[in-house]
Amino acid sequence: MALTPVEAVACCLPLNREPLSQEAAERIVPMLKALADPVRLRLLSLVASHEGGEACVCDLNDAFELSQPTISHHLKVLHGAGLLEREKRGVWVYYRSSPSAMSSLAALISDTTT
Amino acid sequence: MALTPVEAVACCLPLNREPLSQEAAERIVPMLKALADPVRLRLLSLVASHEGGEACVCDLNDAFELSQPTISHHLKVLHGAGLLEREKRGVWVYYRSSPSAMSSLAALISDTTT
DNA sequence: CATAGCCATCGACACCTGTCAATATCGACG
DNA sequence: CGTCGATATTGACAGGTGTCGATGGCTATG
Repeated sequence: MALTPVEAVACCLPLNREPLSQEAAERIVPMLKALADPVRLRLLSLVASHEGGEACVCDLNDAFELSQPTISHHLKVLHGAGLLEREKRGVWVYYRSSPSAMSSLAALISDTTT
Repeated sequence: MALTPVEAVACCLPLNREPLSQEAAERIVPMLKALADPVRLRLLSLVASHEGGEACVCDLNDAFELSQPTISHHLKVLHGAGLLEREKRGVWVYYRSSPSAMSSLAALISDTTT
């Protein structure tokens, strides 16, 4: 136990290789839930496509017509799922995308029959 | 408009190439929402890993300790998201996985910086 | 036509989730 | 130390979602 979501995904075979166990599914789902919201998907894309793969919260707030607590909440969900890393520098907080998390997820979903 | 979820995903650049627009995000999210449930993730894995990439509903019902309407509901969600195709053969209904949908999603998520 | 079996739909309920306003925390700077 | 600005947390609320029992539609078979 105490596996991070990313670790839970990284050790799984692709979906079409063998039936996923209930335990594995429940460990993986938090990452997919984190992605399954339009605001969070855009936040992740904003950070991942930003210069250096990181972005300041202040910039992210300005990109949406949503309250600051709402953006903070979504960033927390993405961070909790292991999709974003967090670093505080002075007064500002920077979020950085996690390529390993993304590629693990992609490997889980990707087709392996070809 | 009237794009299927799969078409909406297939024409998108990877998340880390450029910020996702709100419209694109909202079109993609239904597929991710469909995946973001442990029962549906296992259902998809069961079908995708099954011989021939298809499985009968009767087999899927037996794999879970859930009511038949609940499984039917989850299959409908996966079908609506374009992740499963549906075919009725006589009394039985078969669901088949959609490799193109899966690989489109994987391409969206996968890292392209390496 | 009657029955039986497979699957879908409906209606109801408890629970989860996205959002906001208000407030707290924390670091920088006079 | 007091203030200000950047983020996070809390509490509350509306709407969404997973589950079930009951029921309906369809198809094969007597």
